[in-house]
Amino acid sequence: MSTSKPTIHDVASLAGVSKSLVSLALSGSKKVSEKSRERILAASESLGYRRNAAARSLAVQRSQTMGVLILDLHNPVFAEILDGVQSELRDYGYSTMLVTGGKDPVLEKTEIDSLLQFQIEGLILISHRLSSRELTKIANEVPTVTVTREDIISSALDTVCNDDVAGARLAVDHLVSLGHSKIVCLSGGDNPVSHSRVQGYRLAMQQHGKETFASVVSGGLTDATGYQAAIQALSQKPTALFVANDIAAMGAIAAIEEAGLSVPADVSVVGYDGISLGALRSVNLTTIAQPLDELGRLAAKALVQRIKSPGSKSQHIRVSSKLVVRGTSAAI
Amino acid sequence: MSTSKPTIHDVASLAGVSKSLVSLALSGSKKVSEKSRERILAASESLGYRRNAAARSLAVQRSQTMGVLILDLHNPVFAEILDGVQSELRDYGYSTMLVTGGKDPVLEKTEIDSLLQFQIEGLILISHRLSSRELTKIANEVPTVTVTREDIISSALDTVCNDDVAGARLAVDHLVSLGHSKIVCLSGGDNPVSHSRVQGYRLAMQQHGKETFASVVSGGLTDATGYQAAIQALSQKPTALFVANDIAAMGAIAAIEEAGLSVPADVSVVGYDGISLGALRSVNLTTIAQPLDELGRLAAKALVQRIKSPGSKSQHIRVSSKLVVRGTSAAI
DNA sequence: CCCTTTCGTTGGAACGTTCCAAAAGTATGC
DNA sequence: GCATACTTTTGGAACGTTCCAACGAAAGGG
Repeated sequence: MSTSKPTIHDVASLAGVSKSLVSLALSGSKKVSEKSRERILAASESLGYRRNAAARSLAVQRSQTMGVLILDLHNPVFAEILDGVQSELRDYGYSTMLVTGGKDPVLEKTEIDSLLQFQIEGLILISHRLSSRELTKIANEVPTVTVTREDIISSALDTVCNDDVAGARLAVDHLVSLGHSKIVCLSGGDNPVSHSRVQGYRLAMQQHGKETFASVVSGGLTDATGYQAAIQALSQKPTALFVANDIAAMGAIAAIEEAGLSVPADVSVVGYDGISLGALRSVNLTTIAQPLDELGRLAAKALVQRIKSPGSKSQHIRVSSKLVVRGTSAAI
Repeated sequence: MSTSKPTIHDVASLAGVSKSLVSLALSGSKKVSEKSRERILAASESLGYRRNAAARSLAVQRSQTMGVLILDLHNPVFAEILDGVQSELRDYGYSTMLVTGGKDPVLEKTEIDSLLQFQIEGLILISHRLSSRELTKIANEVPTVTVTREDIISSALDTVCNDDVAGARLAVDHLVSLGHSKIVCLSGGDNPVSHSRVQGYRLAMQQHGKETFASVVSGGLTDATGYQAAIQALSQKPTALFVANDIAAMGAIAAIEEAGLSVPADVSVVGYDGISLGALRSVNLTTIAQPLDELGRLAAKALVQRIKSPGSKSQHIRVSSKLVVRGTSAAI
């Protein structure tokens, strides 16, 4: 760090060639003679030369970088989706710039703004808190894919989601097949994802001819809200709970155990999301697992494709989730 | 997106001024007349103009961006540290570029390389798998701070860590004060962090005159390794376990319960890290909590300071962790 | 031996910004 | 009314790269 960073000129003069030839050699062009290539590579190596991505992106008018906004790093669901996004984008030769909004819509906007200043070529929102207006505005400026939310649909926007209605149905099917009837649903509060899951629950209960037992207690997507909702639900003496997400399900389990009941002997619990946490031995949660990694990969793929052919109409991909039976559900 | 992005020239000609004045106005200089400023802002707004960060960073020779490498997004410890890093850096006016190595040293290197191409001004490694050689090389190229690891010390490098020896001592003190003597330690395997924690355990046992009871079972930092180690440890009939991290502690608890014992009635368990997961009602883990957010903030601060005065000698900050008593530890 | 082709190489322009020196405009003092 | 000072504005250079048109050299064909 004593002197300033070496540039392509430094490499050129050390190798005794022009900067243009260095540029050619470094990008692997075959028009460069073997002799020159070797000298250039050696010079570049010995100087510790690194391409300046800013200058490059200015010259080629492409940043080779995608922006990713993640709603909240603490919720493992999002982190697991991110993994899929990143590894797929890497394969396509894109770098990733990640920001968090920390659940704050205002911060979210300024962070996206900063991404746009970096001339990102595309944007992936792993959930978000933006209004429909803001989202459309952003999507008109840069190719955008939202993961996890399919409520805001715009022609400028691709979406990747799991089928929440079908997923909820799987949960109910499973519990019914174990002999349960008094299955109470703990909703995830007032948000589009939770609504679909509740709807799936109702539909399934109906199909099994158990609509008289159907009962929804309103909760939330956190440990604490799951706990509270479970306490309320227990007064109805259910034999099983279907909870809107895994984290809330963990809260619910705590409430059940504190009430002196045991899971799954007295009450079965099925969650939703399939976070890797649920696979831990001490949690061991039966759940409807979204293919989180795949969700991320699909989002990345959709984005890349959309960039390649900007005219194509927007995709709305829906993948199916599957039941993973673990230790919190059992026959009645 | 129909036409290409507006540049500063477009704004200038719409406002009827020179590009230089636009640049001045946009950076909030007070040498711009009120009239011009208004016209420029209006023009910029109506065109949806955004500064090109690449061009800017080329011109000012500063990227205003820091790079962050995170070992593994799935481990909540790192995500929580990251949060501190990001919010602190934001306050200093830096953007953050985040990459993951996915625990793979080779990938880690290429990802850091890509960060360096973006002319990041500093680098924060939230744990890593680099060799001492590689790390020093990188640190010589760009100001670097490592969080969580203090084993590799170089004059080019700042480090931010918690005091693992003292933390482990807190755990033992707590268990002893509850009347425990047969306290077995489940190590976190062969890594510097785990070594310090085991060492702290031994020291504390000695100080309490319980060295005859001291026993270390080698485990790891994952759920599965914690589970395995606990099974082994149980053959020694301990009344308490001190486990090298929270995740492994959760595995250990599962093993204890499967053995027909109950936590904390039969065996107390204390973990290490203080991940927010441990606060969930169904986990409710007694642990030695590192100030994760603060760790991140301190790393960011150290990095900024180091950039401001590049000559100053390297800092090695160590913060203390504290005991958080929850439901997995009880009197004998 | 000259004309064409091919290969390897080169200088200069361009990308969008900031910064500087200097120009233009406006106010102040005598 | 003119020199002086101060405020506002401007064109051009610079940042490090890529791309293009054009160049010289070597090779091949007649």
